[in-house]
Amino acid sequence: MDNVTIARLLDETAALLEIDAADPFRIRSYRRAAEAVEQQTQQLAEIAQDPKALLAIPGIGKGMAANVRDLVATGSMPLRDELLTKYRPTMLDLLRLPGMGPKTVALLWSALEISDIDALEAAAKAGHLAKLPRFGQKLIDKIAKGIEDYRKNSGRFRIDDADETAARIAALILEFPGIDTVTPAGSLRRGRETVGDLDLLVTGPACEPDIVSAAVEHVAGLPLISQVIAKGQNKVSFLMRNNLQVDVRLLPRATYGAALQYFTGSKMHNVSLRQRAIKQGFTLSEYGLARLDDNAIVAGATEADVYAALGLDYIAPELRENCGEIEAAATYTLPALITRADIRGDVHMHTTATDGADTILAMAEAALARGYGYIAITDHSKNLAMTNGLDDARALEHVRQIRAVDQEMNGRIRVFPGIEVDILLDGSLDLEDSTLAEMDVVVASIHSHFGLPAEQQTERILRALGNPYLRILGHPTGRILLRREPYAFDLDKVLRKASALGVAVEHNASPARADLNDRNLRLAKELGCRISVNTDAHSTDELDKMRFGITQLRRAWLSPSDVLNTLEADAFLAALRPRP
DNA sequence: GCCGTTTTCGGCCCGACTGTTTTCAGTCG
Repeated sequence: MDNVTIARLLDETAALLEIDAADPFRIRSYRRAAEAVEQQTQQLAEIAQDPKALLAIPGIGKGMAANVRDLVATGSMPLRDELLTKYRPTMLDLLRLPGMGPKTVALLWSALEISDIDALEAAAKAGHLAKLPRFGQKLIDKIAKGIEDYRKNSGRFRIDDADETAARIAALILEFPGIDTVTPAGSLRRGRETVGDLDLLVTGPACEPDIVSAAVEHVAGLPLISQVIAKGQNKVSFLMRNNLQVDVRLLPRATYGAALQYFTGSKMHNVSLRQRAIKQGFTLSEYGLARLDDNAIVAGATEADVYAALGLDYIAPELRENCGEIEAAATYTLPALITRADIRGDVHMHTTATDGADTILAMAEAALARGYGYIAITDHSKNLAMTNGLDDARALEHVRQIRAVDQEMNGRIRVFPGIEVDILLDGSLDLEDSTLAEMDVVVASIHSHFGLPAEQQTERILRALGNPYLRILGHPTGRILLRREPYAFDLDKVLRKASALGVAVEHNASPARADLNDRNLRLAKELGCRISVNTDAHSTDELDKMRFGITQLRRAWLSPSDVLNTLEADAFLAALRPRP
């Protein structure tokens, strides 16, 4: 049983406990344990026998360690089995409907034996719901709408899509006079790969409490709104036509920092922070950090003020997942995180020679404009026929053209010849060694042969890693965004061998193609892998996706020294060569 | 169920909005 499954079962148990009206703190401990398990780089199934190893994980104590051992050994655990005799796992679907909480789900079950969405819909249509206490027509309508939306779109939104939507909404909000700042908060600001909804914080002179209502009306009347869900004194929640929910809060400047801190989350980070505040004699809310004895606000204008007043270094939003960042900030041991400015080159991109939209020269100019010192052009090889992949002859001609552009740039930016090769079933690369020898950067892609059994897939990749010309392994970590099924291969084995051979692993910066999550990136670092972050750009615009890749590296606590392409051109090329 | 520079027991974060209510429970973030 892998960590993701263990985490899911613990989380499911938490939800069932909630429906069972159990002690809220006990429920929280299950949720906290689930999150901790999901973040572990080590597979719990492998260390479950070692009692100390499990207890070393924050949030896992004696009871939870026993639960984990049971899950690994039997696939379930006593408490979960007991709850499943009283309730159904499909109730978790009900909890995802807006306005549906544990109390309502419990009521539906005890009164009408409703345990899934189909039954709920049928009961609503048959008029059974109206007989229940607290069920007015409005609530019943809300449930019907919720079911409809759930069926239409129950997924999360990719960070780049959410980012673009946020920018569009922000521009419209900023048209209102007296509004000067719109900041995305929530999981978008923390850089999660996907976001469930959008949190936008707004401030400016028009957001002072006595006059804010006019600005609230402006937001509630934005043209791209499909439906307003809630509207309060300083808050508007609405749905976009694509069903993305947006929460906008309009807040006075004096407490904007506290609000930003609060609404950036994560929830567990905030809980820990507020516990710390109480221990130090403060109470922390979205309105500021206040002294417990006289309610005087001591910090709130900026986030840095709030953290400083609690004796903490400033914590970057990407780190706020309650994974040790507060402890590190308290001891001044947070890492110096990598920034966009640290990246000196992007060495994975395509041109019109295969499936790219722009020429070699256009890509070089665009990279130069973004401040890079070097790029590598890595078009596809022949096995990816649908991309017009290059055979040996065309690949060699392409190298000549790339070198010509390199000359033309006259040292303003270096342009390295490269190729993105395909790995064949027997683990060989699909071009001749003599062709590969002409390339400075050889990226091997592992994204084909989806259907191969995991063991064979792993074997195929491990063999490819032995190719002396291979420089970078692309798509290395076994997870594709928004795809239910992960690639089937042994990630740990692949990373271990890549590390031993000195083959770099690539973190694909483009959210559309990205496959490394922060847990996997941490594992790569722990195993001593060299890591390269590249956009896999298919047009000049896509070079800007680099910032999303950087965000993911920051979430994994990576510093500039952990990443290869923070090096300047010559040093980068030298470092790319496999270890002797 | 977890956790401990006030601890092995007794704590465990905070406020707003909604809908159905005559003072509040439930949900949400």
